[in-house]
Amino acid sequence: MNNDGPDDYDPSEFPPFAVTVDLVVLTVRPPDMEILLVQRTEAPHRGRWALPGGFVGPSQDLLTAAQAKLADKTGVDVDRAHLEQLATFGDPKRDPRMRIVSVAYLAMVPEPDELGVESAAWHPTDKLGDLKLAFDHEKIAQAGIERARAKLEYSTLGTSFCDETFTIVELRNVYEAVWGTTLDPANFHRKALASDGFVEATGESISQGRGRPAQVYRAGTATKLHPPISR
Amino acid sequence: MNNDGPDDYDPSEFPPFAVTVDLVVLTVRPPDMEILLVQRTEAPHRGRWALPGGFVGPSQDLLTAAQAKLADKTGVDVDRAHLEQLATFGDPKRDPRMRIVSVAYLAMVPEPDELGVESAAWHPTDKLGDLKLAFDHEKIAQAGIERARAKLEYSTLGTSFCDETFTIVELRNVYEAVWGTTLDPANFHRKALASDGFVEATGESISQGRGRPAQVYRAGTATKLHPPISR
DNA sequence: CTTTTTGATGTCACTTTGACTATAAACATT
DNA sequence: AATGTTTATAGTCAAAGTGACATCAAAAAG
Repeated sequence: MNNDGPDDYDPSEFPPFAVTVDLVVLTVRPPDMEILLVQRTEAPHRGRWALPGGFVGPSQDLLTAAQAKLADKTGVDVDRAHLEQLATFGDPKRDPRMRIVSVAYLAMVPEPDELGVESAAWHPTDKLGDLKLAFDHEKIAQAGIERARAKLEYSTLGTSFCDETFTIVELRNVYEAVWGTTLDPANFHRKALASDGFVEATGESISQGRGRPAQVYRAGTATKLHPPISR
Repeated sequence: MNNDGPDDYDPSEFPPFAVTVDLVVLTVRPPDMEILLVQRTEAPHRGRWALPGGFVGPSQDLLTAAQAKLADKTGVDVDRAHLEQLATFGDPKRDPRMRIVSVAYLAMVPEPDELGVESAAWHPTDKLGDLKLAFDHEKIAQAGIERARAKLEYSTLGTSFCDETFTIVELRNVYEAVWGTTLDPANFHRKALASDGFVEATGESISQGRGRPAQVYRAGTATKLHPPISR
């Protein structure tokens, strides 16, 4: 029998769940990929680093809740940042206090000038294991990191780590930081320009100190990479 | 401030959420891809077709809940079927009775001999629009279908629609049904065998009526396709 | 025993890839 | 100012992959 909800509103009829959103906010500071963490001020896991997050309001949409948290913790413009649902974690034992189901979101943002909150800080993702994150947050973070890595291959989302305009070298630095590899500069250049709608020339060029100045691009309109850029 | 849960157990302190799992169960009956639906016996949306699903128990893991529902509705062996989390749907208005957050799972199964439940039936996915599914289930179903289509390109999951052993032609029928396209038999054959660990010869061959008998394969150990099979 | 049907292999021009070389355009050093 | 150094971008080429199509193989049907 299909039963998608109780037929009345008696709260005793359904198990007491709480629903939260947790955010995996990633940015790139070459040569590192970094994740936004906040230090817990209360028990349990007081003092430990954790993903930013919080309760979903009684009449609040999940995405809206995630957007609010993102705007809250980073100064990032929510319209420009990429924010997508990642996965939902609901192990009955994941929070010692009560049954909490957490809907995790993945955000990919350019490095903001400053953070909105005292207790928040960026941490290199390759040091995550040392931090002993609160709850099951390391598992969530790893899922986000894996998703980001996979998405760079087949989608144009690499550009969401960049500012509004960027050079091909900056874009390559994103790929190298996220994948933890080095890529052939010439071949990457060729592929980035060949993938239709990936980047769009502005006509400007910028000199970053020594060497030939680089052409400046902005994100194109495509969302998928044809052909993909392989690791 | 990070607050991943209330510090005591007073139910009035957090909003009353219910959590359900809903299943997008897909199979292939060439030339169609089909989805498992159940007919609602109660209000709201009484009589309408809906995704199989139900409440998550107070101390039940999400995946366990999904597996239980899958075993319940189809006779499919849960260990052999592919079951993965799809996405979570939490629009405050998605259920008229109360706030219900639904964690959707995607299952890809071989066509079972018979279904475990009276009210359940397979429906071709290309007719979904006509059915006017209950709640937001059409949106969930479409998300599952899209996920399945994308996964065939880069993963070996096409084989989870097949029985334990299958021919290359049967595997191609899966691709054609899911993508709604036709593929060059010769080129598909070449690619399926070339993708390392995709299929594994059994040494057997089987004659399906007229024509040359086909070699029989089983699923290989790889999970990702290198190179991918493009639409 | 020839025809038809379907599975499997082969061919070939074209494209994409990875490794590498060459050129362009800036700054740094004499 | 001439030369070297550095970094961005363009070009080269062999190897691998792709799509369209032809050919061969092994069964049933007539």
